[in-house]
Amino acid sequence: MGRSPGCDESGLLKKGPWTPEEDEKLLEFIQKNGHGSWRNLPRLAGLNRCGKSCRLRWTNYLRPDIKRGKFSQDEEQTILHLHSFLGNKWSAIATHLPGRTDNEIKNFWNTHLKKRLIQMGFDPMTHRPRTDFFDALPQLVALAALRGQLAAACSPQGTTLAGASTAAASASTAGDHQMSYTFSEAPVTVSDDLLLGCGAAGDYENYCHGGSLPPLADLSDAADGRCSATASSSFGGGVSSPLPWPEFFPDEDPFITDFL
DNA sequence: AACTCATGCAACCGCTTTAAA
DNA sequence: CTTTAAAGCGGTTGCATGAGT
Repeated sequence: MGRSPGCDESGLLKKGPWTPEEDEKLLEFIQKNGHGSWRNLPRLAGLNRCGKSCRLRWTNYLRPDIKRGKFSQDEEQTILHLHSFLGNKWSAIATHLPGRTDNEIKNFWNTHLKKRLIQMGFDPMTHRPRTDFFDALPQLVALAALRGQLAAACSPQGTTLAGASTAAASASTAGDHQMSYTFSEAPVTVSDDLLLGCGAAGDYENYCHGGSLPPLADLSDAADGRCSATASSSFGGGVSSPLPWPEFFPDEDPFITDFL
């Protein structure tokens, strides 16, 4: 496969931020004619830009269906959830968030979500607790604190630890080969097509059986007296455990037992 | 008020994928 | 089937802005 020629090998085309006049030209042209061939568009629209730049400007900024403003909590949960098995497939993730562009989601991930996962001691790529001790230390400390707080705050009758999530997560495989995940109020439907198309089908089983973390939430949420939170440490069906993510912190693990 | 640092976002770069010749 | 152009995608950069000192 040959690489496409550079966008501006002559060095004559304009780069950098778009002016309102350029936006107007591009918008007007596309509204009248559609974008057709991006390569020819700049010439036809009277823009001194390369087609690639025009396409990017249109898809990330000028498109009329773009949603602006802060990401809602539901959108945030959806991104986290989809990223846990799709990885950095921003365009695939974007298809589940109407009005959001892949670029916007990518930026949001890199500037907000990734940092929060790291701060909480999770590996942002696997969404699992980091395995090397020193990197995972913040999380272990947080878990230890959480355990103590919960022991103090929860009522005596059989408490099921809420894990680090306040969201209720449920997964079910239906006959139509679709998975439905529910976080807060936002149901997310992921079709087999998407999973297979992204090569994630192998991870699917792992995901459904607790191989991935529940959606991200502030650990402090779980300890503020809401012991009735419905999140379970296992996606498979609410198995009670004194520890969140028992697959990572088995009760019998001498190190963990000793640590706690 | 001036400066520095951190953050967020738009845009670019280069690689991969797709489709047409 | 091979080659090539075009489009798509993800990583990265650089600028604008705001917060802190």
